[in-house]
Amino acid sequence: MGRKIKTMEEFASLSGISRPTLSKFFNDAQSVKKSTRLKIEQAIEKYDYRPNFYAMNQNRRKTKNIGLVVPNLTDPFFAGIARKLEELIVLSGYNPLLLSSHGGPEQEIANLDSLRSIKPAGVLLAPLGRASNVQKLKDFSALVPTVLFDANVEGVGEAFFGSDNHQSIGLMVDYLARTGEPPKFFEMKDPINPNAYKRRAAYVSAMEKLGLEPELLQVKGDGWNFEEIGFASGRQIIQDSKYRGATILCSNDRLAIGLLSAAYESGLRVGHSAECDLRVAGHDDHPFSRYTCPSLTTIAQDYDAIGERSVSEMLKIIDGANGIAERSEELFEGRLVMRTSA
Amino acid sequence: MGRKIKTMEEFASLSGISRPTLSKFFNDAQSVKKSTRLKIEQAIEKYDYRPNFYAMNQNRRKTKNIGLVVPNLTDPFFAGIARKLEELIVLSGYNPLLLSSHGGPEQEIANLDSLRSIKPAGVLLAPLGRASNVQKLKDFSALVPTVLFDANVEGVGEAFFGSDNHQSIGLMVDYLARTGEPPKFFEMKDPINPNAYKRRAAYVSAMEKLGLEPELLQVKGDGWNFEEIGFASGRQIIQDSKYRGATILCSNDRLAIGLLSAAYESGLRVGHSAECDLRVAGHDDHPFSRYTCPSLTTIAQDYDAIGERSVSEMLKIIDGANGIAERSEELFEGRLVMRTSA
DNA sequence: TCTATAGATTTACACGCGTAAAAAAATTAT
DNA sequence: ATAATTTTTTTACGCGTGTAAATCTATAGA
Repeated sequence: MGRKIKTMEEFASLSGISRPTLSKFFNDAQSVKKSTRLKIEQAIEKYDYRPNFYAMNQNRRKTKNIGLVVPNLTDPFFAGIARKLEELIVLSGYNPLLLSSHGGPEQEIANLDSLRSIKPAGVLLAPLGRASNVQKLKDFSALVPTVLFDANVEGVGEAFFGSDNHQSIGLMVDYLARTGEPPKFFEMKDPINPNAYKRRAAYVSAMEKLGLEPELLQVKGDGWNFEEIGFASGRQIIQDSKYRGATILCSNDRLAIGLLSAAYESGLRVGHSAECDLRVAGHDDHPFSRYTCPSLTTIAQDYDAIGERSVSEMLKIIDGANGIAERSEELFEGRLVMRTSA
Repeated sequence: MGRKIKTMEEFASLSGISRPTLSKFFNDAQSVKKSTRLKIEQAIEKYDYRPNFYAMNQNRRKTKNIGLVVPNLTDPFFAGIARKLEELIVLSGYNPLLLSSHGGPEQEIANLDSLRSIKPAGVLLAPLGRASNVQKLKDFSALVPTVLFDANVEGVGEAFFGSDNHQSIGLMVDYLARTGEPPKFFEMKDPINPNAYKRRAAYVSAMEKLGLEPELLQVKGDGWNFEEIGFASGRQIIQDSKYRGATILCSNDRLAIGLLSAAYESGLRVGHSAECDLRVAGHDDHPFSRYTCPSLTTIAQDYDAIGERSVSEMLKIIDGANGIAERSEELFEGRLVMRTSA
């Protein structure tokens, strides 16, 4: 149809709709009468016009952008959650902006910084945890509506949604204790993730509740290369014959994947059947835990629920009368996934 | 200090630098004299000013944004490549915008569409391949400088950089044939990825070159859930006793991961030592291939090189006099990673 | 039919920065 | 020191849209 339309003015005269009405429409299609909405949509189709992104956002009170920051996209767990959240954001008529902190607190701050210049309507943040620069997170969340997910940081953001580690670890400990040797807890000595501390505490309390002696296998290791840590430390632990016949509950699946690899290498048989030398369980239902050898018994986090709740809370805050409601928190239950490793 | 600076005008009067000079600086810090650059940087530090992103990009000839589209962020291989590319883009003073197509051609087009409205200086695209809407890719690349990586689509983009499947598969076939039973090739019947076709052809030609009979194990399966496909099909294949003692080269590591899982389940011993029932090799050096049971012998793609070349070519095109140079292509050699599975 | 009202139009200005051109100042070369 | 060159300043306009206020128009309820 002739040449390309560049401005809304032009589009207005061609479509027979006034520019302010068009502006309203592009801001929120539902805010105009149905008949005009249809007329506009037809015209858009016909002339293939779309407003200039930059001019559009320059003077908007709130943009339609929502930031999405995860600690590490290389971790399939976060890649999965991010995908889910992106989908929900798009469905709500917003524009997701995905950023990964690559495991580093500087990158996390840099991400928030670059988001700030984009003036997002809100930000969904899964913080690094221990490594995070808490003060800067607070400063940020004071400026833009922020909802935390996966990992909590006290005093940051208007809401937090995550997994109920107490429930899920309790469930797993219970299952393991009922079906064989009670579990020892395999974890990093100084975890970066706040969930790890909760899981440790949950393990101890679950064991005590059952009248059993908790035993922590705390291994050294820095960074995000959990599989390697699980592998290297697991190798050492496994050599100790006192762990023959033991049950090992890992703080997360990635550690378990490393541990399973070490066990395989040592020729140990892992599984829940009688002739096995070891039982291993994990937590998170990592996409690959189905294909480990043997397949990994674990806890599936309900991240559909976490995602949906996070996004809906975000929208509520954005639309909201900015009534300084108190910080809301909700934890979702995990589900036991019984496979063959325990 | 005082209150927050909002406009460049204000920042100009406070810093004692004229606004056009500031504008130049923010566009390219190297374009102003060193002494003024330092003065500006100090003032930025002091007043914590940063230009309005939207106003800034509205009238710029070229923005500083570079789009980065990968087929599937859930695949750790692409997550890794994306991370590398992001890093290189930032280092070059540009702003990466990461989008995943989630395995779907509609999403791929939607991604390019939303990138178009951001008027990026260029786009680095790893296309879905067979599933891609080629015409729309062409239309897009006619409007925006586009560099393809990982997978090639003829006639799209100004350059392509990827792996030399011919070399890498040849290398692997050679290795496997020298060290035991020559390999059969395990792959999907109708792969989505163009590399898969090249690998198939490379396998056949490598076998023939050695005077050996190629044998293709083509299994059904759609989508991106390669592990599941490898697992389910692998299970069937393995039951057939004629594959006892065989060597199986998988078209990619994710298929191999599934196959290894199936082999484990069936009690088959996989590995290169004499007492094993099966040898399995992969391709890509997936982050987890180190922790499979047994660890996976595979080919490591040189994606540092692919990434660097892609970004540097992109920059050349962006800066370039737009001289309609011919489409450049370069393939990088893979490296044999010997582990225990073959 | 009249009126109340939601929705559309007209008019006009604002936003914050890019950029061009000419003049002035600072630096470098001769 | 002077001339040539580079860099900065001054001045001024444009970009495409948001938004406000007043006015007009369509729709619905009585």
